[in-house]
Amino acid sequence: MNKLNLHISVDCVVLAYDYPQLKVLLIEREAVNGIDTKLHKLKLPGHLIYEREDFDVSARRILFEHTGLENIFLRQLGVFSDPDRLNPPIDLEWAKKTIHEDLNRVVTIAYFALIQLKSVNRTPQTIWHPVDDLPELIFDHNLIIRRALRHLRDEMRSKPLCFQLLPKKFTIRQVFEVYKVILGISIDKSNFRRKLKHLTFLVPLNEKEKDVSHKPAQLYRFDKKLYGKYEKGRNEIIF
Amino acid sequence: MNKLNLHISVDCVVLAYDYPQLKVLLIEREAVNGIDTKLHKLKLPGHLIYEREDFDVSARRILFEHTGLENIFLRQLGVFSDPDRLNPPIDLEWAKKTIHEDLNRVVTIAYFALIQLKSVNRTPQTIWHPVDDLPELIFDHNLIIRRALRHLRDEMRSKPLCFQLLPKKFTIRQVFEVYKVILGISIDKSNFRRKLKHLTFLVPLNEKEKDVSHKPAQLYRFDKKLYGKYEKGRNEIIF
DNA sequence: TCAAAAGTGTTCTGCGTACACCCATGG
DNA sequence: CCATGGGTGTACGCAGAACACTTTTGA
Repeated sequence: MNKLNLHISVDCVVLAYDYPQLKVLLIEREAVNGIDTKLHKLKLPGHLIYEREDFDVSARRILFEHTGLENIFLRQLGVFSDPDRLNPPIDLEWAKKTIHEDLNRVVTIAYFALIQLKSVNRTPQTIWHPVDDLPELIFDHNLIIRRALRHLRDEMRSKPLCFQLLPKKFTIRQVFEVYKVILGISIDKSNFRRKLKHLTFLVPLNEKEKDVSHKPAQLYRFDKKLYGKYEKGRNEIIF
Repeated sequence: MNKLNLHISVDCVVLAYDYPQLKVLLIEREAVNGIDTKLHKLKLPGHLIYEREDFDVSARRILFEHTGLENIFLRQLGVFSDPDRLNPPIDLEWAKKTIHEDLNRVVTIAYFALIQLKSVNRTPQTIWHPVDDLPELIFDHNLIIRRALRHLRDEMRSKPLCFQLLPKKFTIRQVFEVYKVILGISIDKSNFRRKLKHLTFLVPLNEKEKDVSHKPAQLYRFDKKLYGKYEKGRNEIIF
C-alpha cells in the first residue's frame, strides 16, 4: 500500500505563453465544510507525495492531471522549508480538512514546467493567470512563483528555453516577442533576427506563415540534436 | 522540544581549491556496534533535520560543525528523492543503528558550498579528498557530488564563483588555474589576463606577491558591490 | 496605395584569438 | 645568466549596436 507522506509535498509552477503575456496555471481551492467558501483563494497545482514515489514522478503525475500533457519540460526549482510556511492559519485549517489528517510541518518541492498553451486540455478548475499582478495565493505560493520567474529569466539568457513555450513551428518574431515580455527589455528587432538566423540549430522549414495581413514570415523549428552540437562548441567564460 | 524528522536529511557538498586540485569534504563514517568496521566508507557531511529548522539553517549548522566557518557561500542544489536511495542495505543498517530509530524513506536536500581551504579548522574526522577518483561513498553520495560538480562548472561560466575558492587577495594566475582545473579546458593565458584586467569589479591592491622565484604578481580583490553594478549593465542574450 | 511586419545592408566599435615579445625576480 | 611566470603589443576577424532601407502581403 502506498500511503501519503504528511511531511512533503510537490508544487508545480506551470508557465505558458499566451500572446502577449506569460501565464501561470492556478487551481481554485476547493470549498471545505466549515471553511468560509467566500475565500476563493487560488493555489499552485500540487499535492502531498506518496511514500514510494520519486518526486519527479509525482510532479509529472500532477501535471498530467491538470493539463493532460505528458513529456512536459520539467525542472526542479528547489525546496521551500520555512517552518512557518503553512500560513495564514486559515490555509492550514483548509489543508487539514481537505486531507482529513493533522499536519505539523510540510516542506514543498517546487517544480518548474514550460508548456505550449494550445496543447493543453482546459478544465473548469484550472485558471491561466497572467504572471503580473497575481492575487494573494495560499501559503507561500506567491514566493514560489516569484522564484520560478527569476529562474526562468536567468536561464533564458543562456539556454534555449523559449522554444518550450512556442509551437513546434514558429517565426523569429514569436521568439522575439517571448524574449521581450519575459525579460522585460527592448531589443533591436533586426539584429535579433540576424542573430537567430545564424544559429545552426534553428532549421528553416519549407513553409511560411499563413493568413496574416503582412508579408508572411519564414517558419523555423528547434533542432535539439543540432543544439547539442552547438552547445559543445562553446567554451566562453563570461562572468 | 525540537525532535528529529526521520523523513528528511540535509547533505552538503563542500568544495575547496587546494592547488592544483579541487577537493571535497568527506567524513569518515563512524563505527557502530554490529556493523563491520572494516568498511571504512566515507560520506558527505549531513544529518537528519530537526522538526522546526529551515534547511538553510540546518546546512549552515552542519558546515559550522565540520569546518568552524560561518558565512559560507551556500546554495541549495536540489532534492534527491529516489525511493531506493538508501542503498546498499548495509548503509541503511548503519544509519538505523546510528540514530537509534527505524528508517523507511529519507529524502535528502543537497547543498553546495565553496570555501577557502586555509580558513578551515581541520579535524581528524574530516577528509579533503580530490574530486577526481572518489571512492565509493555511502548511499547516493557519489551521485550528489557529480551533480554538484556539474552545477559548479555550469555556474562558473556566468557567475563569479571562483572568488569563493580563492583567498581574499589573489593573483590573476590563481583565477586562471582555478578555471583551468575546474572546467578542464585550456585557455590562452595572456588573453585571460587582459580580460580580467578589464573587469571593473576586480580591484588591484597596493600589494604584490611575495617570496616567489619569479616576477611578483599584482594582487587583486573581488568587490561585490562593483560586481552588482557590473551585472546590471549586462543584458546579453546568448543561448 | 497604405499599413504592417518581413527581411537586408552598412558602419562603427569592441572583444575573443593567436602569437610574438619584453620584464622582474630568485637561484 | 637562466628559468619562471608576469605582463604588454599587435593584427585579424567576428559579433553586437544603431539605424536606414527595401520587400511582400492583405485589406
